[in-house]
Amino acid sequence: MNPATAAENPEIALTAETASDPAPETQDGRRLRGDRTKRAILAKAVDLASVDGLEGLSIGRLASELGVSKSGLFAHFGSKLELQLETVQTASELFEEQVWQPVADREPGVVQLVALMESWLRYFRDPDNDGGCFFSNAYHEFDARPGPVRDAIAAQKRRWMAAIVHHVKAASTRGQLKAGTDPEQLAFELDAVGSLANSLWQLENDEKAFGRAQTAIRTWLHASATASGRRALTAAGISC
Amino acid sequence: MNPATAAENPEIALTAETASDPAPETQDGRRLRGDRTKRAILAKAVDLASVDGLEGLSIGRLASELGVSKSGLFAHFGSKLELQLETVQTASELFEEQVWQPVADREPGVVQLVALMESWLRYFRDPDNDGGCFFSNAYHEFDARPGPVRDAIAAQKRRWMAAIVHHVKAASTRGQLKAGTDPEQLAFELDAVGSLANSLWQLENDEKAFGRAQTAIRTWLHASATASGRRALTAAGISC
DNA sequence: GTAAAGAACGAACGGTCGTGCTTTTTCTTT
DNA sequence: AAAGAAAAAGCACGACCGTTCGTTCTTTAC
Repeated sequence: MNPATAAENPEIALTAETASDPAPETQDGRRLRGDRTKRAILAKAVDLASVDGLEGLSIGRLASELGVSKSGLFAHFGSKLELQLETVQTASELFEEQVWQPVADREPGVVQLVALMESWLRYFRDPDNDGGCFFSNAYHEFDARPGPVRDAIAAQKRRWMAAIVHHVKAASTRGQLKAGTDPEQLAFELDAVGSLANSLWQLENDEKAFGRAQTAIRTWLHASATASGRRALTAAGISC
Repeated sequence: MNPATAAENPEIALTAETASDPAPETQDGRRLRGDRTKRAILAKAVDLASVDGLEGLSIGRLASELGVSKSGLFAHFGSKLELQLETVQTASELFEEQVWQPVADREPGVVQLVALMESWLRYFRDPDNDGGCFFSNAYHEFDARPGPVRDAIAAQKRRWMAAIVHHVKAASTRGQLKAGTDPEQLAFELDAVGSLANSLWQLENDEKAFGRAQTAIRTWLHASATASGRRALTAAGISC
């Protein structure tokens, strides 16, 4: 969806949909209408699932919230499993739009890494996402329930972690991080504080959690940065 | 339940039950039997809820897994809400038993802090807790659903965070941590890596996550420790 | 020895779940 | 204008949900 991002990080292309979309060239008004409602359904599904979970998401409630019939909605998916899988897919695309794209044009390396993490934090507190991060909920809901939904969610988590690792390595190859830095370890720690900030924000409306996460992210990166890395950070207005 | 722990950390006594238990001195065999089955019910409820969530926990399934009647089980609680609340309470007690008690006799300060975090990590991978940490699931399931269950769960999280902060401060007053150390910030970071380790373990059976969490915990504490703090750590066999 | 108390049970309630089948409405094609 | 395809609605189903009721059996109390 975003060429710059896709070129920089080919392994983390989150838009399987756009690639596999078979024939959007048809001018059929019926299918257009169907696609539009389906998109609306899935957007609402992400919303509801962020609050009640993917299992708590019920077809009847989803239909009545949208003012459509249960059977009409159901026909779009054929099964609840399929609805769940497409909801995960839709959430991925929204995630990419709201987290990835805003930082796609930042200077690659440590600056883009920090920007990505802070974009993530902003996504958490976006009032549109009232149920918090869709994936944070989904991870924990399905982490002990084997099946296609869990697989899809786990793949998403893997992509996210890989993206952070990729950015850490990009910073390293640019000579912005000290030699001893372990990319996977640093990515683990960055992901950890972000995830916890979301949790505390949802559970206690604790604004301070974002400050703590930001402090941790900036402190660690300044500590791991070389002189050139620190220069890039301060030049981008990212202080410690 | 554990006098040493209670004396050291009066504000984090997790056993409201034992204190509020009104009259266990009755030798009524009927109530004894009732208490025993109720305990068994709640233990199983924690198990099931760790996998399917507190909302996914259904009275019918719980009853059939235990080989008792749905109505007989239901009579112990009177409502599903009450069952959920008592399940949270039971999970708290199990958490204290499995995480707190094993480190209650460790040397207070930085050594006990590290021991607590690593006891927490062991609790995550305990095969008895096949669904992972009950609370990690519950936090995310209820973080967007106001109500008594969410309140009970949030209180538990607050106690846990307060406990970590308490130990950091205990280490500080013993001169084991550098002057600039922010207890709440450090507690935030420690909780973050532990929580993520549990997530990755559940989602991907990723053993390495525990290693990363342990590395982070030990590295940070060594980095924040004074000479005396480092001496205490190495004396306790906690290397970096 | 009889009455009260408590635990456990089976049956049933109204409601919602996911899921099929049939029909109606809407749009495109000829 | 007629025919046909796709979207949406209507209706009904079996299963399970939390919950209530009346009953049985065992244990304590008078």
